[in-house]
Amino acid sequence: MYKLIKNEKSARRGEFITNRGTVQTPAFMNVATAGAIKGAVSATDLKTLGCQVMLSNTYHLHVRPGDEVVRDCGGLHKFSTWDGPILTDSGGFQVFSLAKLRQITEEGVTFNSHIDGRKIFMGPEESMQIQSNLGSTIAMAFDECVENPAEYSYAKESCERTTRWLIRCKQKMAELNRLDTTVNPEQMLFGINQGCTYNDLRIEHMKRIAELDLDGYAVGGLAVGEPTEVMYDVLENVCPVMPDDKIRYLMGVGTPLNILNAVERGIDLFDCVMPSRNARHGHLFTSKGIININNNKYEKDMSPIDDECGCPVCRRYSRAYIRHLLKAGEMLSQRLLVMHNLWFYNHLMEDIRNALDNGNFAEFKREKEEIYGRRV
RNA sequence: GUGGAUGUAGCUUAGUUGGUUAAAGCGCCGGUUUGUGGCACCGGAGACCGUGGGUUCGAGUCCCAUCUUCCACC
Repeated sequence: MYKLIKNEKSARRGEFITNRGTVQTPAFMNVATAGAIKGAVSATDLKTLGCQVMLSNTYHLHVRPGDEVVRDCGGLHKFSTWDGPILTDSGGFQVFSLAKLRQITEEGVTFNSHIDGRKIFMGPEESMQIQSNLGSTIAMAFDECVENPAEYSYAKESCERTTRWLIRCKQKMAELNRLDTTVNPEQMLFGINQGCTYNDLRIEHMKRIAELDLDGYAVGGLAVGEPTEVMYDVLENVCPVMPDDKIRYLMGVGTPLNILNAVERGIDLFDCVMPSRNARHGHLFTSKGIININNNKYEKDMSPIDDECGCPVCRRYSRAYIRHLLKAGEMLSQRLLVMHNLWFYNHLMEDIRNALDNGNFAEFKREKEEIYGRRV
């Protein structure tokens, strides 16, 4: 259930209540694709880093270790030891990212597994069954994420199929939640808006899926090749037709700047691999801008990554040492780098919430926008 | 001392019967990364081919000398 606490123009400060606790929004979900944050960051670390929601992936956990294994181990919460809310992505994005290894029909999608090449069929019912076995707090609808730019005719066709799939998802989820063998019988379902960069398709699709009265709504298929300005334009068109009393999730986005702009337009929830993936490659977010710890200029720099950061890494380790660990291929570098970036993102969201609480989000955004995009 | 190997980018090497701006891996430098097929990907700098002569239209490649390192034998 979503509760709007306060708004500043289109930007929303709210709470999202789940059977695993209340999420203060706007919030950023930390991506743990295979049930763990890449970079040796544990579930207990996530609490320290200010993470509210963990995100895992249906496709990846189905391939390995298998969703039935997770179910038999008591569900993903017990399995991973993360006791806060978990959102599972449906495998829809893999329709996009594994494009070379797939075939789409009305029934669903056939992939070749990226692990061993074997054929895997996934449709709406399969995705719901898997997510039910995982027992996540929130399941995502099985959709097709289309690459931009796309032909109007294909975008429309794909969008309509995603609607038909969503109806099947809703029905299957209701059935599964009624079974007494279900790990989480209160599992929620979010619908996903598609329509590529065509605002008429986006708006029509959003209105249509809003009628289904789901637990939340996501905007998908953005940040997949279109210019940033186009993404903002789509959000400006779609947010006004999203239900006010439901949480709004922008999938896979993004940079700190993207997040500020999306919050301004009315988005409540985000996820992105950027803080973790970039961290593993030495690309760090700081209160002064972006740094690349690989750069030679940090060789003897004994200051922390960010001297204004309160994260456990910045309180103890120097840039010089972390750079050395990264260059030397030490595992500890991955852990320290990822922890810093996740802290940065989670605390950026906290700062955004505070700004909304204080009614000075616009000012906050203007100030941070200048800083967060630049390289230092 | 004698005989035999060796010498090409910071490192390890490839360079065909002599033929245009000498190649690669690693390292170094810089960049990319948006519902994670990602310890990944893209780009860049860097070599008077041990040194000095010679043969040739042309030499990293052939010849001579010299030095380096290594091996074997006295």
